[in-house]
Amino acid sequence: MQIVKVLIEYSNRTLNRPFSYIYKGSTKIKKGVRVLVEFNHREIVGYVIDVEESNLKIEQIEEQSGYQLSEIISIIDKEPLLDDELLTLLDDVSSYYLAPKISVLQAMLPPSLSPRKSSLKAPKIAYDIYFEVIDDNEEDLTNKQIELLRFIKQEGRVLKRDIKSKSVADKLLEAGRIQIIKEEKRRLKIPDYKYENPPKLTEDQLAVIKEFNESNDQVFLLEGVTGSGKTEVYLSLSEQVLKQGKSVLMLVPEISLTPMMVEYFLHRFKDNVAILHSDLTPAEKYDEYRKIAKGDCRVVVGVRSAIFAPLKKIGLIILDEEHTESYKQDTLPFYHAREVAIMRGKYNNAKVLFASATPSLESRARGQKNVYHMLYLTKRINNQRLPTTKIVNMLDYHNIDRDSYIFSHALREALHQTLAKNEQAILLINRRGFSTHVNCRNCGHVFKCPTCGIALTYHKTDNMLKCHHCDYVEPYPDTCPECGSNHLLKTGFGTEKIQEEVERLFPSAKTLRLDSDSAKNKTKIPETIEAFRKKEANILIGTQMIAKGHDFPDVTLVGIVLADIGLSMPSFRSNERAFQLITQAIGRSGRKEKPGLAIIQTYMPSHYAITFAARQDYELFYRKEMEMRRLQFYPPYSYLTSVTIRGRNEENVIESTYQIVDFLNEEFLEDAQILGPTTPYIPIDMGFHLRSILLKYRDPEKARKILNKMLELFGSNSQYEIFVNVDPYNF
DNA sequence: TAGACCCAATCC
DNA sequence: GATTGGGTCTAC
Repeated sequence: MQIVKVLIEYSNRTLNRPFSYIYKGSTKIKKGVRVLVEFNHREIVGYVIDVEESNLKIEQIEEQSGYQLSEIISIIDKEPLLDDELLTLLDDVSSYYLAPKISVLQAMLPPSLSPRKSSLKAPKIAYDIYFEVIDDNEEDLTNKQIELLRFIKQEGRVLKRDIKSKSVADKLLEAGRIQIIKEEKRRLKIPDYKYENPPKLTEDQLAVIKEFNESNDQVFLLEGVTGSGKTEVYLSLSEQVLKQGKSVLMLVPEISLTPMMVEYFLHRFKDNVAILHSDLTPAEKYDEYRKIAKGDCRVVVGVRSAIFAPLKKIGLIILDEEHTESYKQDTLPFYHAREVAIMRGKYNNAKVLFASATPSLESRARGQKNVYHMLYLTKRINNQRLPTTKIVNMLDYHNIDRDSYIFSHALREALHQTLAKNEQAILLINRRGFSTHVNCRNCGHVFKCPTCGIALTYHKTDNMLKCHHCDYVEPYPDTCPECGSNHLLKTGFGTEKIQEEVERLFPSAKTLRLDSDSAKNKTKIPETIEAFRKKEANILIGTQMIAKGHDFPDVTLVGIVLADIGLSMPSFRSNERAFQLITQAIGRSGRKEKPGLAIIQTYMPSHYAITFAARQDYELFYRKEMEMRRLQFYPPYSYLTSVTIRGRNEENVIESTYQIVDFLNEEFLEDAQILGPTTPYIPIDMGFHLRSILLKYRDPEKARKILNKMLELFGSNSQYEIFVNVDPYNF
């Protein structure tokens, strides 16, 4: 009899421990497979972490342990899901992020292999069925059979579904002339790209590659301005690594926005590339995953979760646009692909390359201290000029008039000229919807989301009020629900309002709008981008999704309608975010021979995030922002962890949070700043009340010990749940 | 996480 | 007296 220790599929803290089951069958259960078990009157999926042989009777075991054991219902997998490296990684990630192991497993594995009930309904392996000739003797065959036999022989192998006369094929099978071959199918269809000879590398690119190769350092940070040819460096380094018989892991931000990188890799490495991005279907993800695990592909291009791809012998891990926030998962297990990349790099003794035009402060600071090896690409590839930039102070009434309070004279004039020259413009407004706040003029009532407590945004397209955090919507009312007054005031503006304003001021211009509302279905994003590239419109209006990576040769004007939006957010990262966004947006203006112009409208014209972004001066911004972080003891000068308490009863949540704060204060003494309890920006989540605590500290080892102790002490309370987010983004 | 269980409120 | 709803408890 086997006693099996199982992690169950719920990632709740109180259940984050092994449960024991017995198995009387003759099969030997392996560690690392999934099993179906009954748990609290229900069938769920568990993950086996340990198996013991036992000669004791069930009654004896139950007496020893003090609970009744039930039997495993069935074994799901034949082989363990993870290899040794990924098992080590599982431990490292769950201990670094103080996350339940099962949550890490669920993040690591594709839906079809995930230890959760829904995986049983997820897609299975699909096969292609072929016919192949084993005996070409034509004796005793009918003419039709001979015809088919010769056809199959000529083709080598023929897909079963391509054969019309099924009965003829059956006869050939019977006669032992042909056989059936089953082959795993790849459901992701990849265009058949032609191999393109690599372009000649510039001196700068060669120098970077040389420095990378000659160094024995493990982690590198490449700071390369937009258009400096980072991609070619990635491709060239990847090629080297493949030649050494090793494999390459290439991470990119949300791929639907940057399909270019995938194409470059496909052009260069063709069938050797597997793709793991967020809008593959579960079936496609499963196929790509298996292809990688079997060693059929040695290059993986993918988003955040691809950092867990089952690649063997990794020689190089690259994170493009390493500052991008999508590398941080904002649900359990809250991991950051950058940290995981370093863990995998160490295990494989592989080099890790982070790259960005605007590196995260954390990474850049590690570069400063030579924890990462800094590399630079400072020149744009065709010596393209940077656009001219102009900051417009919207507080100065000379710059605006009553025609439009949104567009300054300068921006309107620039738009006029751009349209007159038949060139294109991009208008960035990092906020969707029409108006950001609606309130009652009579009684002051503010329309808020009942589940999140944040202000609702008015959307004119469908005349609805929407919550931008959850999916709550309600029709826009005529009267105030509090006092019945019909004086409702809409303030603040977003992309919809900008589009309306542009159409009012420039009736002849054709506009396109791109934000997550207009791009409800995913094909809409590339479609809109393509339409704009083909000049089906003169002006593209959108949120940050238009600022990144795209290359529009005819865009000569970028207007940032309100640069301050990000700056007023309550986060220590808001300056950094604003700087990155403005820098990227400006980079869209002017290509090749046409000089570009960028106009930045702001109420804070002397804010350094804006002035340095306007000058495209990352290094100066970095120095200034580092100074701010030092003064406020924020990363990279400290480490952060947030602890969020979530429960039904608000009183109880507050009380418990105070207890936890007291505990943390006692444990840390002077070694951490403990902020809180605070009410988060989004105070209620699906009927659960939230309070949070922010820890700022210097010693991550000590913090981990204390936080573990905290979870032991408070983590199994059924009144509330504790969420720990190590290195959080939104504080 | 989600069913079971318990108790109180509510209905006819 | 039966049914419904909310809160709490527990899991091998």
